[in-house]
Amino acid sequence: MQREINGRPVIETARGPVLTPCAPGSVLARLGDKWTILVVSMLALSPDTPMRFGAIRRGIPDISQRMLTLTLRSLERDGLVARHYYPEVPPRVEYELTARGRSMLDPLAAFTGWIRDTWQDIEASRKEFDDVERSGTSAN
Amino acid sequence: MQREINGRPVIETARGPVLTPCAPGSVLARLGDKWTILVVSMLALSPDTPMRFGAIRRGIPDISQRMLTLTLRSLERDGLVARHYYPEVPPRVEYELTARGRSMLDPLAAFTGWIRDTWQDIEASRKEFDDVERSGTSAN
DNA sequence: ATCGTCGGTTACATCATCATAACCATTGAA
DNA sequence: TTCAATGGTTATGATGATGTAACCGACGAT
Repeated sequence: MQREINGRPVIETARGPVLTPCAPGSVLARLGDKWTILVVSMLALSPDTPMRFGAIRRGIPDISQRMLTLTLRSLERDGLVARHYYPEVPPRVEYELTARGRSMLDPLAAFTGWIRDTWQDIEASRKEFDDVERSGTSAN
Repeated sequence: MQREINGRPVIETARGPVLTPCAPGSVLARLGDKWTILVVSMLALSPDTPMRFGAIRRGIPDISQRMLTLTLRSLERDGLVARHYYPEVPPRVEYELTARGRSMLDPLAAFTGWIRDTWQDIEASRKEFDDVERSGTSAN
């Protein structure tokens, strides 16, 4: 039976364990970009009813139309978001989380919950680290 | 009482909910980069004993010395990894997860577990999406 | 005398991400 | 007739992330 960690098979060798660099990283990379979590969060606000493009846009201040389009397209590509186009005038486009997208919410919340709880400590560590770096550069 | 989702406060307005774009995204962005999860996974293999730079490096094929250094430095900056330097010759440097880093493992595993379970479906969706895009461009 | 080990740093090129802004088609309203 | 609303696309730059390669210093082994 093979050991596994974070979805990655571990190979035991004489010189130590070796991780198989495997695909799940590309999912984390997608969700780790600048806007994806915000967009998913907006859609998670109304898991049962679709949401119009403009409503999502208004819910995320500072996101540009282009980046929202790209982000939604990526999520759609991964099958996490469904797009419904109604060729009215003016056109109406609605988005909603798919079943797969909704299945992500709980595990995601487990992780973002940890981030929320730990965030202030991480911020403090960053500040301290940067301060030491700055003073250390001249003091060394 | 304020609604919250994925660690982000939600403001209710007449035109719909608005998400406060808040800092936790920067943690996800850090973990979502190309190497961080792999490095954390390596260190999680031996949560109790530190690991040498070279051992981590050998455990992650294809990571360059530079990127491993940068990734470990980032994790150290966030207080997730501790660095121990022994000025011997040749020098010895050991890394280990801090308590904070270890506290991340369970929530992270919840999420990467979902990725592992869903990965094949996501891959399939991507392929299908890209195929439709390619044929659709000419067929439209 | 030269090489290899270890854990880096530095310089440079390349590539992806993101921001900004202009443009598009359609229709109804001012 | 000009304008706004909707949901985009396209062009252009800037910034950031990553890859590649060379170099470092101390020492032990060859």
